[in-house]
Amino acid sequence: MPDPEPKRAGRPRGSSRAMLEEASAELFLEQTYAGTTIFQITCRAGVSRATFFNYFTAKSDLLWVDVDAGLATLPAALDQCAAAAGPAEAVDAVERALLQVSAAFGPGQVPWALTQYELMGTTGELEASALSRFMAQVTLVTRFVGARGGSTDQLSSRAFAMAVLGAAAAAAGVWARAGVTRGALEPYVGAAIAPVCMGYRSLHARGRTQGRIEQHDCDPAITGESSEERQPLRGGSQ
Amino acid sequence: MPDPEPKRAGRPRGSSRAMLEEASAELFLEQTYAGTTIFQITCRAGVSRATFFNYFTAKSDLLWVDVDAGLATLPAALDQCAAAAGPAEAVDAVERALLQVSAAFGPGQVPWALTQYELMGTTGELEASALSRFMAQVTLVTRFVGARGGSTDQLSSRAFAMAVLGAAAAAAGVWARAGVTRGALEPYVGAAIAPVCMGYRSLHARGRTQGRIEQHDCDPAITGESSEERQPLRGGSQ
DNA sequence: TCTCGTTTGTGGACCGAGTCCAACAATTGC
DNA sequence: GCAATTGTTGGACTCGGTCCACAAACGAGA
Repeated sequence: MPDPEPKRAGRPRGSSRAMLEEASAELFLEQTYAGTTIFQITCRAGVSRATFFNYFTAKSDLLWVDVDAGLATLPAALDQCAAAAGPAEAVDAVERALLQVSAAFGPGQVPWALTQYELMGTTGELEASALSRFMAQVTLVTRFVGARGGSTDQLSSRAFAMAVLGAAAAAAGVWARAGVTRGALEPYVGAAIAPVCMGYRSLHARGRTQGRIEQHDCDPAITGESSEERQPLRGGSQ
Repeated sequence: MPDPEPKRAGRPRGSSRAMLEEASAELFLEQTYAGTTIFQITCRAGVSRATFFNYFTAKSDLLWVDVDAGLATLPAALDQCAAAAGPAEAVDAVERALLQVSAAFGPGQVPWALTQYELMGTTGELEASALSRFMAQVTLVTRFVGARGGSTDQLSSRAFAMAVLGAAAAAAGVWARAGVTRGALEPYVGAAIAPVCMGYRSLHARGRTQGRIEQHDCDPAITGESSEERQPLRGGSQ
């Protein structure tokens, strides 16, 4: 039933991620993600409801299985560009890495998260799981670019990361909704991120003169956070 | 207690959003957002727990009160640029509108959502509420730009919207974490979105030649969605 | 004054995702 | 057979959120 494992003490697993994924895929087709409870998934897989959480952190993880696998290749794709030394080269590297990752998605591999999006309404689960994944990539790209900027310009690193990944995400959304004639994902991503990369490449190519001016404006903000100011300032109230 | 209202049939309200906001602000300061239950908030405001939902859709709405108020001004700010006729002018208009909206946030007005972010861990509530708000602005900007592109190029409209709003959001995050010397939000947003706007302005200035090539690549995708292909393709499984 | 229609509040039942844990089950190695 | 290890289970619980029967409060009209 589950994958054979090397012999070692302890009870063997009676289930697997793949089994739960398969059960959930059937149920999502039959009755959508939102119409499917964890109890139903585990019943179909023949395990208890509590066992689900031995395999997945949350129900919404089921929406992102292929995306997570794809995104897991992004660090390695960036590492192939480890030789990128300056900020403009880093922008190039990110562009190439994103294209490489998106090349793994053919027309028939639309992730559940994208197909279920409009069926789900505003349950919040998809949004929460989407943004946490998105921000993990933002952190990755921000670090990659920041490490090659030779500066403390966290603002532009982070802004670039969010902009380029946002554009890529927009491309994925348009691609998913495009229907049978959609083709591969990569051209969509390429078209979407090109202007962003051009903008930031150009920013860095203008180089030290204007870049320094911008940092001067923001420098008081970047020098560090003050813990006492971190306490809320009735920011949510009048 | 609550605001006086014009006479009309029906029971008067015994509470208000402002009362609940105030109660919640006190509790968030004392014990964080995550450490505060709706029951505690309503007890402090002197109403029943179920009444909370007569005033707020969700607990997380409390995190976004000022942001929602600020974002509510974005449509009007865009409308002031109604004369923007072409796509490059639309990019300018979006840039100006975002700067205008961000100008409303001084150094002492950091929204709860941004101050509570790192205290909250990965509960999902903040992410869900953040992304739903973000996507509402994406839709707004996409429509604004798309209506001035004179084209059906949904990909570049949407990619621009997500990129520029992503960059703006990154700026807000850096600003929030910057501490007492942060100053106003607007310069951060300005620095963050300038390269994005430049990239897309340049894309449109190159105009019909290259723009058409890109659309040709994506055209099969854009011509419309096929309902039958909208059904999931085991995208979340192997 | 009484009745009716309307609006708002309440308590409680319920749902589902997610957490936690004691008890039990299954396996290996000695 | 026993100890150690790992996995499963059922059930109790939390909390955000939904729903509803009933009650409270009001203005308008008879």
